[in-house]
This record gives sequence, structure tokens and C-alpha cells, in this order.
Amino acid sequence: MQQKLLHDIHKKGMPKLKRNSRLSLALHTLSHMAANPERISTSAEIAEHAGTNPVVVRRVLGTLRKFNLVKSEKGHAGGWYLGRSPEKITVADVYLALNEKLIKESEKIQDSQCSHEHNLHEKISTILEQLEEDLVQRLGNINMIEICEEKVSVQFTHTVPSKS
Amino acid sequence: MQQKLLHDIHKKGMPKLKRNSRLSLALHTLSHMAANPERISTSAEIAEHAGTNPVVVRRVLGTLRKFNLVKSEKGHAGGWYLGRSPEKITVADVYLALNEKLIKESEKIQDSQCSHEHNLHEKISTILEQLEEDLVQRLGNINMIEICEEKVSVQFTHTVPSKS
DNA sequence: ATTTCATGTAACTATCAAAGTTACTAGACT
DNA sequence: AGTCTAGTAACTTTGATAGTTACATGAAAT
Repeated sequence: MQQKLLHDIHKKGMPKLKRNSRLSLALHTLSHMAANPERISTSAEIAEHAGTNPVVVRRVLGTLRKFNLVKSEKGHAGGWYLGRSPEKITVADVYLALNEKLIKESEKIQDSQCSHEHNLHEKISTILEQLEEDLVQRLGNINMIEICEEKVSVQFTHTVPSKS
Repeated sequence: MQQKLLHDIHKKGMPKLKRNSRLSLALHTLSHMAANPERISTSAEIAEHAGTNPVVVRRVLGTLRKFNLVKSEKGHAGGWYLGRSPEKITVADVYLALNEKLIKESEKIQDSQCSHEHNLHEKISTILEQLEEDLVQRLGNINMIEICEEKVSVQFTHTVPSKS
């Protein structure tokens, strides 16, 4: 088992991202932008750091751009950077921009003709809506500055990976 | 597009269950058992009512049996019935038995070497754990009697029927 | 005993959403 | 012009889950 895992990891360099990694990718990327707000990053650089594909990065950041969380420039020396100052970007902004939901529509208890299912749907959907609201509220209290803060006083040098 | 959708629906009679329907199937089934506690149901009957497959039903109920939520009998006139009285079975019992999670492990922010991801993981996982706890707490307040109650009888609980 | 009907379960196939990839076009700087 | 880069459509791959087939086990009716 352990053997197989190692084998898989070495097969193509790194294990690929799992499902629903958009939020994770987005937050990770924004936190790095927040740490270096003047820097402009290409999708290739971001993808390499996040262990994914440039097109996937452009897709996710493209969605964030619609909500002015990031901006992009085409052409030579183009790339991506924050759309506003990092303390004004919360985890909730990202969560909502990506249309994330605690419970996907397809996984909800469906209302139906059956009165039992109707009861279930009614009781449970109320709870879930409250939880969702609670979650967004809490995520709204976490901004990108907090994420990219260093816990310890260890200096972290952001060296740009040299292209060879 | 619309054409294609309709075509798919009519292809095999009914659209199949979507993903993560185990909880929904389990609750629906238990609520019917709660409404008729003396009745013994076969997986075939349950499957037909729920619009799914007998084997799927046996798999889900088999899991619930491990938690004494249902019992089963083999052989002729065998089938499934509640493991204890319906008012003592809560939605939380079913949720926990099926090992449901608000956020699947694979969808969580992964902790990593990157200090930003470490910060993210720490902050967000705390919130999610609290939400999960809150959810189970609330689901623990809903039992099978409430689910299988008819709406009408709920309304009539206020008026005491004059017997004489 | 044999038949019948049900659970129990392994081993497969089908489905579907999301990630990953390829292959382009458009635009901006040198 | 040449070289980067985003933007995007169209496709393939992956992974989780439902659905299916097949068969063994067991209990009751005949």
C-alpha cells in the first residue's frame, strides 16, 4: 500500500489535486498575492506552486475576476494580481464568488409528493440554510492579511523560481 | 439541450438517484417504517418505492443495522424493520451511522508545508468542526415520529376532540 | 427434502461532475 | 516579426457513487 502510494507520487512528479479544489486553489493563490501585492504572477507560476495546471488556474482566477477580487493583464509581462487591498478580501468573498455551497443542490433531500419527504425537506433545509448563513458570516471575518501572516518570526524568502 | 434532457428521462422510465442519496434513502425508508412499525418490508418493496435498486437498499440498511437502527430477517417472509422505537431514532443517528460529513475529507483545505495553507487550514477547520457539531446537535432533535407525522394532525393537536 | 423467497455480498459496469489537457485565438510588450 | 501571456473551447482523465449481475446463505412453506 505504502509502496503503491509512493509509486503513484513519483509517476508524474506530484499527486494531482482532488475534487473541489477550486476554493483551496483560490485561497492559496490569493494569500500569496496578498503577501506580495506589487508582484504580478503568471498562471504558469501559480500552477506550478499549487501543483496544478495553468488552464485550471486561469479558470478559477477568471471567476474571481468577475467579482473584482483579482485583475489580469494580457501579453508580455502580463499576469494576475489582486483586485483590491488584501485586508478587504475575505474568505467569504472567495467562497461566494466560486458559488460554493455546504450542501450541493444534487445532494439535498428532495421535496416530493411523499409527505414524509416533504416533512424532512422542510426541517432539514431550514437547518442547512442557517448553517450556510453562519458559515458565510464566519468566513467574512477572515481576510487575506490574516492568512498570509507569519505565525513565527522566521523570515521566509520569496524567491522567484528561476527558469532554466 | 432541452430535447436531449427529455430524451434521457424517457430512455429508462425514470431518472436515477443522484449522488449522495444514501442519507435521503435511509431517512425516507425509516420514516415509512416509523409510520408502520409492525410491518416488515423487503428490500424490493423499499427499492420500488424509493425508485432505486434492492441491492442499494440492502447496502444502506445494512450500514444502519450495525448501529441497531434497523434489523433484518433472512428467508421466506423476511425483510427489514426498525431496531428500536421510532421516537428514539433521530436524524443525527442516521447521519452519523452513514458517516456523513458536511465537508468531505477530500474537499478540505489541506495543511501543508506552505505557511499560508497552514494558517488557512487552522482557521477554517476550526469553523467547520463547530458547524459540524452544531449540525449534529440540531439533527439530534428531529426524530422519526416527527418526520412521519401528517401535517394535518399537527394542526389539530391544539383542538381536543370532544368525545362525548 | 425441495422449493421459494429473502438477505448478504463480491465484483463488476454506468454515470457524472470536476480536474486536467490540448490547441488554439487575441492582445501587449520588445 | 517574435515572444509572452491571458482567454477559451473542446476534449480526455479521474474518482466517487449508484446501479447491476450473480450467487451463496438461511428460513419458512409445501
